[in-house]
Amino acid sequence: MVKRGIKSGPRMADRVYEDIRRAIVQGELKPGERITEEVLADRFGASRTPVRSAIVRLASDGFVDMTPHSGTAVKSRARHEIAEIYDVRAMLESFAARLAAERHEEHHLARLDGIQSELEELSAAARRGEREDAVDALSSLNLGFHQAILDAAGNPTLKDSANRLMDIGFLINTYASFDASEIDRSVSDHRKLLTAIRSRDGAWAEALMRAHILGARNSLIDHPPRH
Amino acid sequence: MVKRGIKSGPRMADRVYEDIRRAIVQGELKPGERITEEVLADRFGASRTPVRSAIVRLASDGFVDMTPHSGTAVKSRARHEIAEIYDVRAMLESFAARLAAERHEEHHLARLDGIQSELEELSAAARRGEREDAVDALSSLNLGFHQAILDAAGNPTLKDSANRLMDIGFLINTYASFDASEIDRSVSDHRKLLTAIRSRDGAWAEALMRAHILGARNSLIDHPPRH
DNA sequence: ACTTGACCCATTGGATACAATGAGCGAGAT
DNA sequence: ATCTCGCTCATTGTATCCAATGGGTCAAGT
Repeated sequence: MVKRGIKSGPRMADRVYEDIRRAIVQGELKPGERITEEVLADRFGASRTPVRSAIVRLASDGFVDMTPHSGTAVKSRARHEIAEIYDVRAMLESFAARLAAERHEEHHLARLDGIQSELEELSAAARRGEREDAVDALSSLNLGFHQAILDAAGNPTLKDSANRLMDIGFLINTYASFDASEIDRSVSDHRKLLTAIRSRDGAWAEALMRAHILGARNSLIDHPPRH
Repeated sequence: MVKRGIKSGPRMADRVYEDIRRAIVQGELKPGERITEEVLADRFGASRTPVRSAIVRLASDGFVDMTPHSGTAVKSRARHEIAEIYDVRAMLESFAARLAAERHEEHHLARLDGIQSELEELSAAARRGEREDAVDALSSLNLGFHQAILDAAGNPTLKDSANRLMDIGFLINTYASFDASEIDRSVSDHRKLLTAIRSRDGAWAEALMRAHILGARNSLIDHPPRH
């Protein structure tokens, strides 16, 4: 082989994993699309070995389906599967919200406040002018908010389980939150949630988070993204 | 290469994955123990390639820690991490119990009944004579019972998330349920749970399952297994 | 025309050779 | 004696070669 990609610092397999993952999440690789190891290897300037390693991990994470000698395809999910994922997320994250309310430290709150104010500003800006750039940023801030709550809950296993599901549903989320009213609802949900957590009201936080996620779930079912 | 293991049917990587997994779960490979690819390759009569593939999956599943150029080690978990895992399991499976109660079909109930009667017989037998053989069987039946409830809940994502955690905690479970009073408690919990599910009382089933798992969690914390 | 079977090829699965890296060890200096 | 620097070596990371498999195609028979 001639040359590896750009830099040789991190492991090639990791870079390939991240890249494929991102490609899937961003919709560059569509559900059902077949991916062959050789093509990916060429695309990333690597050999098949690290690509293989990456694919194995992606399969374990539920992003692709690997069938023995036939090939690998981006996993496609039926509507009801998406709904199921949201149901489980609702359980996990509402639990996290309760724990966060009950156990959070001051710095967790500070981080949540920071993210929330960015979220407020950005959504206000998005409602007016440059919405195009804002969607990605909002999506990422939204993710950050949920992460922060999971951190505040102080249960790494819980965070891990929830993240697995969040990652899988991320693509959907991105498109769904394109809707302006959805953005407003989400930001306002977060605001209430933050209040509940700040006042250490576990039950309230739990209920709000459940409603927040199930709300997203239902609006997603009513207005499915293009597929 | 000389010869591959015994049979050539399933993929070598899969067999290696299962074998290592089993070795870890059964305590043959102890937490913290380092495993090198070459040693495993020799042990299974395979080359490093499938072993590597298996290890990547095991790492993704949380059974081992893979550090870049330093090696792979069986993941060791602190006591509080085990407790965290049980907390999350309690959430997921109590949710599953509720869904199972509300939505189960007849055949789910039949399966549960079947497992439960086996469980009753075996625990009675264990209380008397041949306990040695019974422990593994009880453990496996117990697993089957929880699986059956997850199936009855009808949410594959939920089943998946719960399974991930159950697998990780399986080793602990095996040793913990060695205690006779634990076995009795567990069987009696199951009996009540089954009643709740049969009567389609979701809230009751949820509460029972939560108590069941948190009970196991607490007795595990009080009587930690050898490590 | 439809079914069936054999063959070919694309693609993955596994083995081995080679490169890179991080850890441990020992020699030398202070 | 201790600390540091560099070297060696065990082990992983990557590349490439060969084997195996399964699907698709094309042709022949009914």
